[in-house]
Formats: sequence, structure tokens, C-alpha cells
Amino acid sequence: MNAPHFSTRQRILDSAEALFARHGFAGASLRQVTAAASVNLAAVNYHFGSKENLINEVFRRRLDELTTQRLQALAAVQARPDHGLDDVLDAFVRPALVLVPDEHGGAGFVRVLARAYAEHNEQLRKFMHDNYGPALRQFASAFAKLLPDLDKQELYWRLDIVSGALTYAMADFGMIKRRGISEQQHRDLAAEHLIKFAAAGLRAR
Amino acid sequence: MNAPHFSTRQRILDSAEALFARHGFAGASLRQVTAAASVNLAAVNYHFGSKENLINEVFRRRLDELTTQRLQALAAVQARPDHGLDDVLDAFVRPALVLVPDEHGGAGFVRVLARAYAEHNEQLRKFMHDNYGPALRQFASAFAKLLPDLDKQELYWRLDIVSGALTYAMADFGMIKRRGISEQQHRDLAAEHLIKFAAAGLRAR
DNA sequence: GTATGCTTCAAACGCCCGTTTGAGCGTGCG
DNA sequence: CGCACGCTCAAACGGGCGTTTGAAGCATAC
Repeated sequence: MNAPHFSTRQRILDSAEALFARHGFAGASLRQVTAAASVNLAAVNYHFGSKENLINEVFRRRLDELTTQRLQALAAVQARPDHGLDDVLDAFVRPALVLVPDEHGGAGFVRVLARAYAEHNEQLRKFMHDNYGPALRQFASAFAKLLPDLDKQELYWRLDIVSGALTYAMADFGMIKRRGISEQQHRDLAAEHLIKFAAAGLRAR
Repeated sequence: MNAPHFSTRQRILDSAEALFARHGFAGASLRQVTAAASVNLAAVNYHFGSKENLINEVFRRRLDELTTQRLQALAAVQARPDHGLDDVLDAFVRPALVLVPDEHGGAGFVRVLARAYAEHNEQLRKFMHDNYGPALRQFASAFAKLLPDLDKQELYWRLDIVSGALTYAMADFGMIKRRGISEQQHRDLAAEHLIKFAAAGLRAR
């Protein structure tokens, strides 16, 4: 499944991400993960200490990447003096598209992220809040500048709504089947619609 | 945990719903469920056949209720000739608030629903599509009448976004902590903000 | 060449899982 | 009464779980 020239550690992370996405954290066993990674069972505990810790590492790896890219995109947008709501939303949404697909048609990390929300695990939530929060606050202030009449509490509610819609749209949870398009196409379209929708939603009076 | 005068069947369903919400379908064991319900372990297989089937029954019970209430509310709204977008959205969102809380602070069925989305299980999805789909189509046509200029594909995308945001908001997945309010208050507020946001999003051009 | 330290390996640990079994229970009908 | 039926129960089934162990491999440094 994984090319043998990648490190054991990395192959475990890749397989774990794909299997957690498909079967959930409790539903995917270390035996499945290590088999998919062509790695000995004990390697997980050797490299990560425990399953719990492996889950955290799966997150850290991608969230760091996601946050970095978002903030980069935001900085680029804010450098342009005429930037609008759509641009900031794009900086928020677009990076989530990139780190998405795994090699075998799964939705990869975005779906893991959705799992994590659903888990409602306090530890995971704190971890996400710590790593996510500062970046989110930067976006909030970028939005606040573009929506000077919007109450701060109101803005935070709406950003939460955008995050939720983003997560669900990216993970392709919708009830409506859209035939003949790839997962990647689906997510591009979803991003497009989401940005338009969210821009109007944020401007609501 | 459950009053003893309820039937074994019902106590199992209640406990299962709460535990599936908290720990997921794979994460909550039948031993936990039956212990919480003060019921013999074998009772699950006696009354439901299998764990898989228990999960389905947990859904059927609430989804039937939810769909019925939504369609009732929609009918009431459509009876008024001057109804607007907010009213239809209210009919869609409000019933989700009602069937929410379990007795011990958990978020109950709404969180189970969010789990189901995250599971991405084909069988569950088909089940939801079959039971959900017709009602969703009724709402779609109610929205379409109020948004005559909106392309049909576009509308479906936006309704998917609304569903995602609704699920996410109801299950209280947000990153932002809001102190000093109960789960119920949180959901009332979430519904209010969601409706305002979604109405504007649906009207986006 | 041998000692060192990181990594991999097969095997085993005890535990919990979903499910099945067959005996036991109470109720109500013939 | 007796017997059938719906339900509950404790116990056991095989199997999969996360984790631990100690030996084996294999480079690098001395």
C-alpha cells in the first residue's frame, strides 16, 4: 500500500489517517493500520507510545500544515488593499481542499477532522482549540474589518457556522447524490458554493 | 439510569442513543449499553437481533419523529400565504431542537446523527436517504417557490450546506466556547443565528 | 571486530468484544 | 392444573483488541 522507501513512522501515519477516516478512531484497529502500512504491529507502540498518541500525531501533522497555509493565504489576501469578503473566505476554505485526498479514493484528513468533531472528545477539542484558535482569531479580525457593523458575538457565531458547513461539505456528507464527478471535483464545487453562500450569510442583517 | 417501568426495549434504545452519542457506534459496547439500561446483556440480541440492527432502530425511532414534525411545521407555514424564507427555515430547523437532550447532559440524538454523517456508512446513508429524501424534496420545492430565480442545482448545493451547518451547530461542535449557557440555550441561540445566516446565504446572487 | 543503540520482529499477555446457549421465570389460556 | 409462550438470566463461546516482551537484525563508532 505504501512505497517501502518511506519511513515506518510516516507509513503508519498515512495508513492510520486513511483508516481512521473510513472506520473511525475506535473502529480502525492497530492491526488493520499496521497491516495496511506493511509494518509490524509493535511499531505503533514503539514509535508513538499508544493508539491515543498516534491519533494526536495524525492530527498534528496535518493541522500544522493547514493552519500555515491558511495564514499564508490570508496574509497574501490582506496585502491587497481592495480585498473583499470572498477573498478572505477563499483563504480559509481553499487550503482545506489541498490536503484532502488519499491514494485510494478516500477523503483523507478532512474526514478525519469531521470524525474528531463528532467525537466531542475533550482532550482532542482542547488540542484543536489550542492549535486552531489563534489562526481562527486572525481570520475573525480580518472578517471584522470587512464587516464593521457586525457585532462581535454575532460574528463568532457565524464563523462557527461557516466552519461546520465547511467541514461537512468537504467530507461529502450531503444527502444529495451528484453523479459523474470525482471527489476532487465535488470538493472544488463545494468550496465555490460554500464561499458564495457564506459571504452572503456573513453579510446578513 | 432508566425508570424501571419502561419496557426493556425502550430502555435499551435510550441508553444506546446516549452512549452512541458519547462514544460512537464502534466505541460504545453492548455491555455498556445494557449496564446503563439495567438490562441483561442478551436482551439486545433478543430484542434487536444484532448491534447493527440496534443502531438502525435508534435511528428509525427519532428520524420518523423528526420528519413528521418537520413536515407538519412546513405544512403549517405554507398554509399562511405570506410566509417567507425564515419561516420555512424555521420549520426545518426547529424540530431538530426538540428531540435533542438526553437526561444527563448529553446532546442525544442530534449528536448521533452527526456521528452517522461522519461514519459515511453506505447502508446507513441509504437508510437516511430513503427516509429523509422525500421530506427534503418537499422543503426544496418550498424553497424553490420562494427563490424563483435560483438554479435548481444551486439550490441543492445550498440546502446541503444548510444541513451540514445545522447538524454541526446543533451538536455543539464549535471551537468557540460560550460560557454560562446551558446546552438547550446554546441550541436555541444556534438555531436563531443559523436561520438568519442561512436565509441570507440562500438568497445569495 | 566487537560493542552500542536504534529499529524490527514473532509471540504472548490479559481483557473486552458481539453473539449464542439453555435453563429458569412469570403470566395467561385451555 | 398444566402447559405453552414471551422474556430474562448467568455463563460460556471464539475471536479481536491494545500493549508488552525479549530476542534478532543492522548499521555506526570505537
